Amino acid sequence: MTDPAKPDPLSKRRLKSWIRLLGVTRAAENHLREFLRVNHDTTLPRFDVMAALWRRRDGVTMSELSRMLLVSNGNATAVVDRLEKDGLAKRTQSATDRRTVYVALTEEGLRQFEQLATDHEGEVNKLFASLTEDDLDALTEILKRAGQRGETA
Amino acid sequence: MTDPAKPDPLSKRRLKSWIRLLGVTRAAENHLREFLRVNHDTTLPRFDVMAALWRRRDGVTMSELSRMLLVSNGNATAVVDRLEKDGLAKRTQSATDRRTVYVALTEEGLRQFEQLATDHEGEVNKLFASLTEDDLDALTEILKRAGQRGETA
DNA sequence: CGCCGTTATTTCAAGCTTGAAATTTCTGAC
DNA sequence: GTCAGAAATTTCAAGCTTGAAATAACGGCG
Repeated sequence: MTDPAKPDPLSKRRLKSWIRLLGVTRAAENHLREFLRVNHDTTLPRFDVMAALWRRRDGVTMSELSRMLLVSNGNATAVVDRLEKDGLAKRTQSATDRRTVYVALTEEGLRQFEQLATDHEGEVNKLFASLTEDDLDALTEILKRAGQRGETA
Repeated sequence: MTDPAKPDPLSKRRLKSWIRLLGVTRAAENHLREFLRVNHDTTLPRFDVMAALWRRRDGVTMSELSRMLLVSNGNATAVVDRLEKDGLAKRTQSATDRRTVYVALTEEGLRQFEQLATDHEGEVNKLFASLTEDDLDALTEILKRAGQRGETA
């Protein structure tokens, strides 16, 4: 435990860095949202879910999905509902545990995501074009450290 | 313009860094949301709006507010509506331009935010306790560069 | 003055998100 | 085997968020 009577001199700077981090992230998200809407008529949450389903093509449970995306169970349910209604994702009951459900992209979902992903990567690349290889190294290092303890309470 | 035929070798790494950035930000937001809910019975968007109103105590228009927070006008209207209903914020019509509205914290809003802010800063400080002064310098530098061009389309 | 394009805000529908409660199923202790 | 507790998912209400359309007011140009 740190001494509560001794205020951390870095506290204000950490706050400022956090605000800046939030600003950059929000700006990038807004840009990507607009990009997905205009060029692919889809949304960020749908893209995120599809990306997770793509990464785990062999099947994911709803719980794993929400853990991967850091969103609530109810949220995952809602987005998957909409994807399923549009024929892009499909639920399958587990054979061994009747509580769990596996979600996966359909053929069409797969096809659509693969087109999306390339464009999305290109846009991210443009967005962060000003970051050099050294920047990326340093950023990764710092973010790894930042994410280590604290958030994952 | 970069040659579209020559794929950027850093593209994949930028994407990975972006995903990590998003992960750290989301985790921190989730943690702070929980913190505000449990300890202060409020939400992140309300806190963000109150913080903006605090920073600009002399008055902000709705447009400035949404620009500061990087959210839509409709969003700002909705959150301010709720704060106003709870007596924490107040709208005032401009005397010179009947279209514009100034928003400000009420006495109670001010008081409440000042209590919130200290705790919030402490929590952020804990959350990013693993970042040293050098880390903060480097991070700020990189984020400044990243935010420079691209997002602010 | 009167019109036109712009600006500030609100309204609205649809989708997103949370957190808590409800439902169903599983598991382990007995 | 039974039952209490844990786990996976869904449901639901309330709040958040967007983007587009509506409303109202400004400002300049003729």
